Amino acid sequence: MSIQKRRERERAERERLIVTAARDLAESEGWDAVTTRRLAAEIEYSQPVLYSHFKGKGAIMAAVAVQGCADLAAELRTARTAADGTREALAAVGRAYADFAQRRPALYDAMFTLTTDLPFATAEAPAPLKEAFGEILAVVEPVAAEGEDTGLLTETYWAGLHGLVTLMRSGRLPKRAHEERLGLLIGHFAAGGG
Amino acid sequence: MSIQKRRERERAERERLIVTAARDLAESEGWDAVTTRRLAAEIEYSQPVLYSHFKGKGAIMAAVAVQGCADLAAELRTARTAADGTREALAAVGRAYADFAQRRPALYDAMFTLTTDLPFATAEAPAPLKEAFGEILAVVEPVAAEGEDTGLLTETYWAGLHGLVTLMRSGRLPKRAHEERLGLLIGHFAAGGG
DNA sequence: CTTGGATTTCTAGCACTGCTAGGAACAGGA
DNA sequence: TCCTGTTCCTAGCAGTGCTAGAAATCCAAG
Repeated sequence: MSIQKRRERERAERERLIVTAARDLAESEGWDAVTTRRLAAEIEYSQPVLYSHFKGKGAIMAAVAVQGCADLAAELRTARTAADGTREALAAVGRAYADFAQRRPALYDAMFTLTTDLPFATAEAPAPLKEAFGEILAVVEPVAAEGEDTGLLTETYWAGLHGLVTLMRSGRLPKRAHEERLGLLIGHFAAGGG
Repeated sequence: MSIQKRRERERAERERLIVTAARDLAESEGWDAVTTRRLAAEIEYSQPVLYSHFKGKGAIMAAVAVQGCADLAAELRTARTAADGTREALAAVGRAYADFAQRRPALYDAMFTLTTDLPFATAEAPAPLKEAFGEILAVVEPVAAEGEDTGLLTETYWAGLHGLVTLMRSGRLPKRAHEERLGLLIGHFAAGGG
């Protein structure tokens, strides 16, 4: 059944096309511009085709988010391995994270701000997501104080980074002192808490 | 012209009614349920009346957010003044903040997550907003290390709290270890960063 | 080469959103 | 009682996510 295979291949290809189009459109014009009609026009098919691939718009965004996690994980890994010293690694990953959020805001939103039905803090979380978290964990672990739960500490550090970038991007924190705030966060986590 | 005054009074009353209805509806059914039609029905007027008071739905949400800031400021103040010791105050305010976010998620979203045209980090920010920030500042200042910018440190602490509550509420962080994470954040900020 | 049946894809439409133009109802002053 | 200016509502626009049912397409059998 070679025909069947070709069809499946074409379907998979089209599915990738949808996700890519959604990502590109979101990154260039924001998620508000990503409507099902617009997306359909972009891939040169009609709207209902989208629903034969995904349950709905949310599912498409989730697919974009998973892709984004893979990108983020790669960037964090690069930053981590390039740094020498535990404290430097913590700082490098933190800065890389914030940099990613600023450079690709739409992608970041899909991953971490917009509501999604993606399983996050469970075992069935997508692999790229776990990888990204693992990268942060890898730099937090060495700076953890005696008796601290490294997983929880990583989550807390992540939350700090997330708070900084989201509040800044929404205009709730002034952009100018971003570096200083980032430095403060990193400093306070590198120092260890009593 | 007493008639004029009565009319202004009635208008102001109706405006309060709109904001209250929006807040109540959002808190009981979420912001998605707050549509202009629903809101109009709630106050027993037609849709266009809303637009004679506010520029649009966003402006109504902004009004709700300002009210929310006042509420938050009051709760933070209570927590701060009830605590004795600098470190206890820092912890109490942090917990009160997180508690507020969990107890009144819709209000919190209007204030700190949904996009708004409210001026935040500028001089013309609404007074309740500055008050709420001031409450956090008041507990961060005493624990700041030598040479640390207390304003920036407050912003960073706030970001940490914000990150924790938003990631948890969106299901990205498991709910169960919330207290521990909060404790870690507080601990790392109370300790001072090197 | 033609036909039949299954699959894929599209057209058209639903119920909803925020928002607004233009006419109706109402008020107070003469 | 009429007139004028304000207030308010009805009706509608352009857009959203999503879907039912018709149309077009494709492959295999005759």
